[in-house]
Amino acid sequence: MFDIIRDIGGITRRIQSTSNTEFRKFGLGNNAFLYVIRVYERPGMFLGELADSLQIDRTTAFRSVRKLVDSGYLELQDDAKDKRIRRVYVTAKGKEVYPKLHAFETACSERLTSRLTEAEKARLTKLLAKLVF
Amino acid sequence: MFDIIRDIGGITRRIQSTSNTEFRKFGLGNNAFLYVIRVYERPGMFLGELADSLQIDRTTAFRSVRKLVDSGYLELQDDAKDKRIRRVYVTAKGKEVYPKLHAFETACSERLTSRLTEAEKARLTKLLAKLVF
DNA sequence: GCCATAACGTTGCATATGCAATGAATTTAC
DNA sequence: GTAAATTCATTGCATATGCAACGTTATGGC
Repeated sequence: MFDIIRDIGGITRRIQSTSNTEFRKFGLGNNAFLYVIRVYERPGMFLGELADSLQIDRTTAFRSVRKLVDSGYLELQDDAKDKRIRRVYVTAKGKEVYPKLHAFETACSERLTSRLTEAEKARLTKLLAKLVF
Repeated sequence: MFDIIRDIGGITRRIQSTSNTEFRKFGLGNNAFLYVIRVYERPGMFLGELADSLQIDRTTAFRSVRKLVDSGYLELQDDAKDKRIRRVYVTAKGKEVYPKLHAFETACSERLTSRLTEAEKARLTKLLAKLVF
C-alpha cells in the first residue's frame, strides 16, 4: 500500500527535475516556476499563505520570492490593515511568462496520464482529492 | 487536469518534511531514510542504479550514500567483474532501524488514504502504476 | 585489436535549503 | 487595558543540492 507514497514521490522528483531544466532559461529553476504559477492564479496571498499553499518551508519560500522580486517576476505590497503581512503579486513580466509555464505543466500532465482513458483520469483526480494529510 | 501534478507535488513535499522531522533523531534526515529502505529491500544495486530507482540526482545520491556509510547504516562493495561500479548494502545497524522506517511509512500511507475504501485504495494503486514518465 | 562512444563514480563550485532564533504586529485571555 | 500567547517576516548558520567537468573502465563498430 505504501507504493502510493513511493510512486508519487518518484513522479514528483522527476517532474520537478525536468521542469527545472526547462525553466532555467527564464531564471525560473529551483521550483521558482511554482511560485509564479500560483501567484498568477491567486494573487494577493501573503508570504506564509503562499508557502503553505505550495507545501514549502516558509523560509525557503521567502527567499525564493525575494529572488523573483529581484528578477522582476513578482512584486510585494504591504497590507493596509495588518502591518505584519506582505502580499504577493505577479508583474507584467510574470504575466507574460505564465502561458509558457502553464503549457509545460499541461504537457507534463498529459504525458503522465497518456495511458489513461478520460474516465480513468477523472477517477484518479477524484481519488487524489480524497487523500488527506 | 494538471491538478494531478500539483496534488502529488504537495503531498510529496509534505510527507518528506514530516519524515525528515521524524527520522532526524536517527541521523536520517534529508531523505536519507529513503536510501536505507530501498537498499534494505533491494540490496546490491550499484550507486547510479539506486539513484535512478529513487529518481534522485546521482551526485546527490552519491553524497547521501557516503554519509550513510560514514554513519554506519550502509556499506559499499566493489563489483568483481565491473571495476567501475560499487554495490550498496545495509549494515547490521541499517537492518536494525529498517522496521521503524517501514512502520512510519506505513502509518503515513494509512493516514493518507484513510478516507478511501479498500476498493478505492486498490484502484488508486492501479491508476498510479499506469502513470508514465 | 583499436578507436570512438558511453557508463560509472567522484569532485568543485555556486547556490538552495531548512531549522532555530529574533523582533515586530496582532490576537486572546483575563 | 494589559500581559501572555500567537502569527508574521526576516536573518544566521550549517548543510544539502545539482550542474558541469574529470578520469577511469567498459562497450560497440569496424
